[in-house]
Amino acid sequence: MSNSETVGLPVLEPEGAAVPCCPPLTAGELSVRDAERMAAMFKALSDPVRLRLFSKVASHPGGEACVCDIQDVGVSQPTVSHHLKKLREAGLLTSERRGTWVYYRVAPSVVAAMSAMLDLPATT
Amino acid sequence: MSNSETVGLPVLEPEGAAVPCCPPLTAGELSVRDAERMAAMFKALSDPVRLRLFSKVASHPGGEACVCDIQDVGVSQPTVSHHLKKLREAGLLTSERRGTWVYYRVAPSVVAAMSAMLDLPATT
DNA sequence: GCTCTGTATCGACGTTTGTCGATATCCCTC
DNA sequence: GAGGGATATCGACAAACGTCGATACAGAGC
Repeated sequence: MSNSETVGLPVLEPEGAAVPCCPPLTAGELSVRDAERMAAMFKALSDPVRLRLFSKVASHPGGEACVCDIQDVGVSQPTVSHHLKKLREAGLLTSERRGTWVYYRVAPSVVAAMSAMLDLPATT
Repeated sequence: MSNSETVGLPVLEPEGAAVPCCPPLTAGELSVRDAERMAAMFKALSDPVRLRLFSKVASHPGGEACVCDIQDVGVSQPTVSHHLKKLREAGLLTSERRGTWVYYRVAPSVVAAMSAMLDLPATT
């Protein structure tokens, strides 16, 4: 394979593309397609290790973190890499290699997208 | 078993107790415990069928819905029941039997708890 | 009482997930 | 270009998950 399986979306967006989701959760019955998209986002955050990795990136000074800064979450290095890949594929993180290191940051508009799901006026 | 496995919390709360979560996702590194709690909530919403069931309940007039009103999501009746149980155990829905029917509603403060995770001023 | 309808539980199944060790790839430095 | 550190991929395995049909339980009405 290669890259390109962002939430199973059509192969339009490279990888860490802005999250395309979704109507508010409480606004009405979700369509099957929207439910699948939202479920994919939630699934990406449904693992404790991924949640900690995400929060480490999100709270890191400068808005980005090297893998080496965040990989102390109690699992092996391949597992950390695996989880970061899942977060990337879900469109929640983006990655960029700079020299020896790879830096991750929260994908733009992710929090806004999630708050929209929860039917809150995005206060940003 | 019986009931009582709300997110794996101590057996304090009956079942649909208010969600005890959690610090904002972007505020700092999550503790292991908080990550587990949040992950359990997200996991409950990480299935398309559960998401549709949840949104059907959330958007139903009167704030509650009979199982019979929402069970048309393309899976068998036992599966619907199974998913509703998961949502109950996660503290996202509460249920009440009235005569022949069982009514589900969104657990109080769930949306507020989730918005708190996303670090948004809960505008409710 | 019996029967019918609505909901929950049980047991089984195939699939997906999280994890690891081994190994490959990238790129810097010497 | 050889060596070495940082990430990613591969292959395997156990555990968890979503689904189903069969069945049990609960309440309403006869």
